[in-house]
Amino acid sequence: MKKDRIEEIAELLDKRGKLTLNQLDTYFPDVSQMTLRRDLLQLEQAGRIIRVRGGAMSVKEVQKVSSEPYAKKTAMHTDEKIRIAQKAASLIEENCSLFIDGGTTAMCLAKELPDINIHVFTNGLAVAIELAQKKNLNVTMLGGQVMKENLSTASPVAKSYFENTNFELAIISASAFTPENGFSCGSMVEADLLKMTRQKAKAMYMMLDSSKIGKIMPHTFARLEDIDVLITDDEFPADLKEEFLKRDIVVM
Amino acid sequence: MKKDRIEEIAELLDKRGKLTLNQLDTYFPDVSQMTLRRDLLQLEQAGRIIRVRGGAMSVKEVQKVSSEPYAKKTAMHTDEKIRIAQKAASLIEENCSLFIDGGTTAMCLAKELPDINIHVFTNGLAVAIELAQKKNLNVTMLGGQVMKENLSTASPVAKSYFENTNFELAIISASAFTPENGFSCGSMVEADLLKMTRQKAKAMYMMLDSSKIGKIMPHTFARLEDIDVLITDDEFPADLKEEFLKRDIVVM
DNA sequence: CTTTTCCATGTAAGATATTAACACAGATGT
DNA sequence: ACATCTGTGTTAATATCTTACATGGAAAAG
Repeated sequence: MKKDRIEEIAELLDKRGKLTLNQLDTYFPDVSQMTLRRDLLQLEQAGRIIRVRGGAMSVKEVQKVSSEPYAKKTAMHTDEKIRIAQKAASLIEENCSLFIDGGTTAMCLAKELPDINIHVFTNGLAVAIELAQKKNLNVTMLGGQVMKENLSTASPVAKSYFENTNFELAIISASAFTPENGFSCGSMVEADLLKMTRQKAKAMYMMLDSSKIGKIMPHTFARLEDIDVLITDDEFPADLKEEFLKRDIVVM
Repeated sequence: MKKDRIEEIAELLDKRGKLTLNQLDTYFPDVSQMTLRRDLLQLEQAGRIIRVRGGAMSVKEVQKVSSEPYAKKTAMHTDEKIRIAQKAASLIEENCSLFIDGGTTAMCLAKELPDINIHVFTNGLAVAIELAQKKNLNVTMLGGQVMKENLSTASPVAKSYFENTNFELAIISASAFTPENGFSCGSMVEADLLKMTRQKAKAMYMMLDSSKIGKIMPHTFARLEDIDVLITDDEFPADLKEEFLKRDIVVM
């Protein structure tokens, strides 16, 4: 039957990542290449695979491809970010309600989050889309003017949102940190939003990869003592770590 | 220089999603196809693009496609949608302020919109991201709970947004239409939002591809006489067209 | 200042993959 | 039993891709 075969092809491709027509042909010796081609065409139109010269590849495979070698050029320090995100994700429990910002570290976190029953608020467009893939997870997007650099929203209006929303936990990342200037970012409205987040949330976890240390951005939104947990990588300077521990902030 | 060209190709692909070699050739008339091929090969090895028969596509584009439930809709009736979107885009003038919904037709419109100084409000995540690519255009995302089926937001809270915002024009699309039941969609909160949009906007343009005609969805958000312009395709039934014209609605 | 080497590029032939066009058989509905 | 449709196969025509080799100019070596 046609449907079954198409389904089987899709599964094969998901497993193998990529297949040539000849490989497919050996899997399905009882139909012609032309038929397989037509099947692939259908799968492509359904958005499930990408046809490439010689065969096809699964969309999932493409996503893998995109995350690894590409990462190094576009977004730097991705490996650290992923590890930080994994640590952060491990802290999240079912049935909680949390805020995640819209930065790239937050995006990594979104990918690492388990598909369990939690409610997530975010101001990141890409983060929201990523989270929308998860069936058990509930996402609320904060509205506002879209900042093109980082695909996040922020606007004074966004504040009105917070009036009726509650979350226990805010997990955010900063663009820059120094002990003197605290955690800072480049946009005032964003800083505003994050400050408000701090007030709303019972606890605040900060994701900070060590490349951000020593940098200063125009708008500080939290000081060292405002956070409850600092999630960072192994390069994090020991003396700085002391500063956090002194204030009873968990560093991991 | 080679590097620059490769970079340029990558950017082009990110914007256009997909390009054939011939298209690339017209963009870079001073190098041979073979060179462009080699460039694409390099980009592929860097994981930034996927080479497909005839050309290449950006990894980002693929990731969009992979938003699966969304992808299925995206794939359907695309040609009509693009043509409708082009018509709609041609109606938009500089310095105006408009609302676009989050549906797939709206997504096509987002792609067709010229990069001029306009302000767009939307409740579609993908639409917002698409529009954020344009430098001169201003985007505001409406917040709310994210509906996973169509990557749009809608929630009673969203209404509060509208209190301080103004736009002249709303260009929206319906999931279903019959003369008796008007324009309808599947979600109550979404219908609510669109009704409110109607009140806020001076004019409402409706994009409706003919495949939607005769279908009924649970929640009507506008009746035939509520709209000012109907943008549709060539398959639109003549008798129905009469109904609109009778009410002084422009049909195009 | 020359010579060498290397790299980006161009050309064209040959290999490969894809589409298009037509044909056929079995299923489905009238 | 007839028409129709859908899935399939076959082949030729077309389009695309790769390979191999040639060229020219810039950087490196002499």
